[in-house]
Amino acid sequence: MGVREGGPAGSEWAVHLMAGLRVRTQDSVKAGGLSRIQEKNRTLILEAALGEFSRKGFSGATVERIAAEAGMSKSNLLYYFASKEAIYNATLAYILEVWLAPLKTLNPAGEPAQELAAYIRQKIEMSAQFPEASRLFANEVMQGAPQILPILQSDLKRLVDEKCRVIEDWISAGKMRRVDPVHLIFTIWATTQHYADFSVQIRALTGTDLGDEEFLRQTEFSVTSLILNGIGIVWPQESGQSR
Amino acid sequence: MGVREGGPAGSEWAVHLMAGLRVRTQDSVKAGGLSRIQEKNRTLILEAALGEFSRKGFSGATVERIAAEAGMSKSNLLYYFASKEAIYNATLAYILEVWLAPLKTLNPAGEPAQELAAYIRQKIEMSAQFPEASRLFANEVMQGAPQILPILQSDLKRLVDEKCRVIEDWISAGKMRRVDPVHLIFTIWATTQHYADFSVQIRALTGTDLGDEEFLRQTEFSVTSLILNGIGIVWPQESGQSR
DNA sequence: GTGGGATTTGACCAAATGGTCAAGATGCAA
DNA sequence: TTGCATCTTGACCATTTGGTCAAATCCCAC
Repeated sequence: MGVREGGPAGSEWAVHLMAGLRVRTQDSVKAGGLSRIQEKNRTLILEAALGEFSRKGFSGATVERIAAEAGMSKSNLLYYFASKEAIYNATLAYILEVWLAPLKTLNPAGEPAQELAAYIRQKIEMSAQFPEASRLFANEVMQGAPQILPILQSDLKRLVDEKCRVIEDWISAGKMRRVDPVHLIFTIWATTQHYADFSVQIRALTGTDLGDEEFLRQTEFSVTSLILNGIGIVWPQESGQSR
Repeated sequence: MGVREGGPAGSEWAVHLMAGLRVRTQDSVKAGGLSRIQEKNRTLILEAALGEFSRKGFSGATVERIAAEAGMSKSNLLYYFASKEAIYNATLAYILEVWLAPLKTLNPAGEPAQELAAYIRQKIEMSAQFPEASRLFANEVMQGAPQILPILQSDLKRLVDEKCRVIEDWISAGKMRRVDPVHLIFTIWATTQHYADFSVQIRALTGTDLGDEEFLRQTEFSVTSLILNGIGIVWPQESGQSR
């Protein structure tokens, strides 16, 4: 259950995409891949599962509903995945890499203003485009991360440690105010994901959410300027001169 | 289901504390309250339910476990609350007021630096002391707020609108940078609640969480300084002179 | 102490649901 | 076309779980 060791971050998560997959037929093993039908159904299932799990949580989701949304019988779904938990794990793996990817693009050689602004923008755009992924992830972690705790402790920790060092270097170089890097990262995660996870509340209070282009831009600007100003970077970039 | 109208904010939520309560005996009705035993058991149940619902979510929670944790039989629990949903609603009501209370203390007559710092501190302290309440609330909203949507749309919206006006007045008075008040509030909610809701992830990445006094202070400082600097308030308060 | 309402519980029920299985349908290579 | 592996499904099963009910016990005002 869960990958504890890993080579270059990311690559081992792909392994999860196969984990829990029941079908490994002669042909597919021979070819080292999945048949056309397998590929299609696997995607249909994961897509449906993402919706169901993110809407209802693991316990609230039913295999029956996932199967229905994927357009097949429950039995057939269970032909592809050994159990509900297997579907769940595969769904997590399905979204985890793309969900955590943006952080990897933080470029040590770049300027903190550009880099962090880009990171925040990416995160908000992800919240807008994949709110289900955000909610699934939030759900999993809130329940105590029963499935992905090992990944958080190994791969994610490694990644965060690395990026914290990048931020510290920026601080040492006098390019931004002295802040605790890990709290900065948490703040970025919290604010950006909040708009996806709590979209119902956002809608109740503002009348719209990130699905609206106008509100998306507005949120992007507000969050970015608040955080960048918070770490002592002039924002919006009025002139090229910062510090 | 759910109170749509309300007098002075807060008072009407108390009504929920009775909602779903099955027992309304002759004596208690006469006295307008609950008997000693009722009072005790009701509290035991709600306390147990808070733990169970926050840990497992609504669907994952079982009445049996709540009853066990409350030290009584399932039948007896169902003597006090008509259904699982009734327990859930009562639990939400049980925490909702205290959870949302801090925002009410934002004093229009005060200085934004003091007022917002105090608000952020309160919210973080709440996350530290009542992480279960935070998670229960987060869970409910993430599932689409099936139970409390009306409250969000009426009472909470009224409160947020009012406080947004306060912040706008501060901006007009030149006491803080021009920011969208509602996004500022969302940012404060997101960051502070994140430490409770994602504590498992926090622990995986930092080794501690808000349960640790040292980390609590550190978080308080980081979040407060980031946000206050973000809205153009000098922080930490080096001299009495701001602006 | 006693009578009647309040409290408590075990036995029980029905629905929901994850999962199995054998049989049939389909796709495809020779 | 044919044979075999893949794919698909309905019938079925066991367990979990929310909720009911009648009976037993407790509590307390009189």
